[in-house]
Amino acid sequence: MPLEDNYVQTIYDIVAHIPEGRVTTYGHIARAIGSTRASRVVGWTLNKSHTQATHIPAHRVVNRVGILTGRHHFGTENEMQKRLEAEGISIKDHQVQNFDNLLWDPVVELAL
DNA sequence: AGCCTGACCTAGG
DNA sequence: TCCTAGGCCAGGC
Repeated sequence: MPLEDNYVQTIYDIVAHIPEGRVTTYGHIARAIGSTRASRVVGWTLNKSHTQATHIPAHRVVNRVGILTGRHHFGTENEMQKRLEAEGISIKDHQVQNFDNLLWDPVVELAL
């Protein structure tokens, strides 16, 4: 199923709703915008998120097993990890610990 | 004008 | 359960 025309804004909107100290995944966001297999596009969109006027907490988005695959896009190597740790999340070997309990599912939380 | 690639994931064999 | 193929969109070459 193809994405809506304004999917970029929708993605930013969802990411902006992730609470501090919680994380979600590219796949969950893709499902929330109605296209289960568009997770790759979600990553592409977040890559451009720094151009947005409003702050997008893209560091709260990790891959499906909790690994910080986007860490190379935050300026310095450990910037993403630092931001998450500042919110109380512990990370080991670039992977979020206690991932299952920290996962924030937009489909459930936003009742989509 | 294609072809390749990327912050990824699911479906089907 | 493991593995492959394919999907989804935009940009660079």
